[in-house]
Amino acid sequence: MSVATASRVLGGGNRSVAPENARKVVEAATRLRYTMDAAARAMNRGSDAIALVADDLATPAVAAVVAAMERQARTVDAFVTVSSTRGLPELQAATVRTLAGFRPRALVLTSTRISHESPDTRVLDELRAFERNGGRVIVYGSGSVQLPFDALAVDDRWSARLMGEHLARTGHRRAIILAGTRERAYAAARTSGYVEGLLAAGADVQDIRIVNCEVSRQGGFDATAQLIREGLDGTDVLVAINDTVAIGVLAACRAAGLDVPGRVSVTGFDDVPLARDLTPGLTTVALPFTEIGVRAIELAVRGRPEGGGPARETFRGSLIVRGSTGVLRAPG
Amino acid sequence: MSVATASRVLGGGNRSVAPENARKVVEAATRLRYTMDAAARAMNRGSDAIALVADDLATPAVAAVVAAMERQARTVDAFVTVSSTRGLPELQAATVRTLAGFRPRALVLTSTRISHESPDTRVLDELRAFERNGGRVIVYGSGSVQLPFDALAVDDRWSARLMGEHLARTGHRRAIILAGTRERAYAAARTSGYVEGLLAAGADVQDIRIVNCEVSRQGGFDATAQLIREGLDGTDVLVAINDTVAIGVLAACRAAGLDVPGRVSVTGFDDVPLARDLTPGLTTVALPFTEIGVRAIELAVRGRPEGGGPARETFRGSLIVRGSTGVLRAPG
DNA sequence: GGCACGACGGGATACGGTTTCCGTCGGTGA
DNA sequence: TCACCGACGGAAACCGTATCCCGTCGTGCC
Repeated sequence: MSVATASRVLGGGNRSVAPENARKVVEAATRLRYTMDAAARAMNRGSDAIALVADDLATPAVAAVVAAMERQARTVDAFVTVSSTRGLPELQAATVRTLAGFRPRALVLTSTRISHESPDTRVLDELRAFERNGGRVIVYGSGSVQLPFDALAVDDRWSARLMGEHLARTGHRRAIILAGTRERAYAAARTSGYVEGLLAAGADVQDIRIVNCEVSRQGGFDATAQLIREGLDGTDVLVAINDTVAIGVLAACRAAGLDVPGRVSVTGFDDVPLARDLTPGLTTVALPFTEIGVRAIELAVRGRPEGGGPARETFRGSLIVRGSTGVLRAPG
Repeated sequence: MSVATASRVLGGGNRSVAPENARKVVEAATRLRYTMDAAARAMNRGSDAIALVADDLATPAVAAVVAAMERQARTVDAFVTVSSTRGLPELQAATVRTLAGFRPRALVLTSTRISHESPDTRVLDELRAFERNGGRVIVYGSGSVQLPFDALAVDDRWSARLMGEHLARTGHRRAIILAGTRERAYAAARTSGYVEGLLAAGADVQDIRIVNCEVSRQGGFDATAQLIREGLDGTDVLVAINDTVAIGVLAACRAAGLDVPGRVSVTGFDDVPLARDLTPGLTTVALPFTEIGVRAIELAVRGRPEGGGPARETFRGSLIVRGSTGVLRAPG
């Protein structure tokens, strides 16, 4: 048999091969435990890989999406590899560039540090270059809507508004929002969502205070400890930018002997797996990670759409009420 | 400039190039935004990738190791990609085979489902084939010592023994071990470690009971709920095979109104990030994940050792005592 | 029965690098 | 001054696969 024939039957081309020869090739391949060289294959027609670039694999939001992507990818003969970059723009750009060299079918980027406001365009340049060479690019995350790629956006503002409204409706009036830092793309969106919701359901803008903190358990802990030292006076609720921060808030309250939700309510965002196992259970907002992961693969696999701009899909969260928030006043 | 010259300066060979020419090449490369094609490069000399195959990226033990690997890999001009296989032998074998096609520098495998006892050799065959073609293979995990590859083993038995001894020394006599399922490589090792430790510090073998359960929060919850229904009578401590199960145990105790540690102590294994934030904080065993990740990369990068068998390194855990275990009797 | 067409096999080539081999050039010591 | 040596540049081969193109063979139609 010739190389060409073998390539046709193994590589799955459109050209037809005589059934007998095909059988012979397959048999020989299994006999020699032969596998196609993915590297060489990728050189001509691109590989079946879908590469995901994230900030940190340990964050639940990423892990959940990755799991869904893996599962979905199996159904379309693709496979997923993941790289993390700690959110550093330089590493992101380098990683995208390196991965692009392997000619994957698609590149999926998710980062909390990228938005239309961030002036760093290195990553975006790399992504554009990859797309120009025929690759598909999908971005997922809060700031992704403004980017010139297929985007899976989370409507953080809308989702946070749910929380704000719920809090105000259950009688919370004086809120402190632990808003994280500016570099997180979702920070501003969630914060304004919280505020909007609180106002819409009866709170007064003067009773809302916004405090920045590092986005980590320690950041939440430190900020809360500081607030407690300064005196929380009438504060009804500590609204954290995400669950990780909220966990720090809860720890600080516990350390200070502050009853939650008796003395103050606490809320998070993301619904990490362990949120229900905290004491009290954390009131939070759940995001449809599985759906997002599945959709990411679907977008990655389908060819580039003919006309029009990039695809844009928005996902919304849902409120999960647990024990960390009380009812201060009957809902009106 | 010739292609060869450019390759030498960009590819970083051992051949020397005139400094002036090197500068010219680099300058031209940046000017044209040129990047080497990783796929083509991998065809001849292998790529700089280090591929990690794990069961599930969301498990803290994996996430922590990956993070350390990523960081370490930067220091040696390698980069890490991760794939997950849900622990299914078929997927593992297919994934290893696919990844091997990209000719990575090394393949790191970690799985709770592989040990010398598991009769499934498909993955091992693939790994052997990869090694025969010049690749490096590193396995990490409980059952890895018996495998014919460089191994980073965790001494689960020794580490669990720490816990058993601590429990017996603090007066716990009647223990129920929630031992997970047989297919987990670490299950047997941890269980016997627990038992050994308890016995060594004064417990009686008749007072130790071993119960199997699914290795998940729900598995721990269900098993504990069942035990509580049957009556815990004199049980001093519920010893879980890992933190995830322990979290389920705690939840079941809470649901049944059983005070921890007043009525019964609870322990875990792994020291997941949120273990300290549970109420009460979870007494558990911490593993040196960072160290393991760093070492994995070091092994992956170094050439195959000359003589002798594969490298074998063992890591041991340390006891972390928190509020979920009480002192029933002054340590004697 | 002859011809046109379709199906299929095989050689050649492209892909984008690395590596080997050889030739040249400059410097140095006898 | 010449022979020798080391350093470096350039041409060419090669890696494994997909694809183009052409030749051949079989088949169906007129």
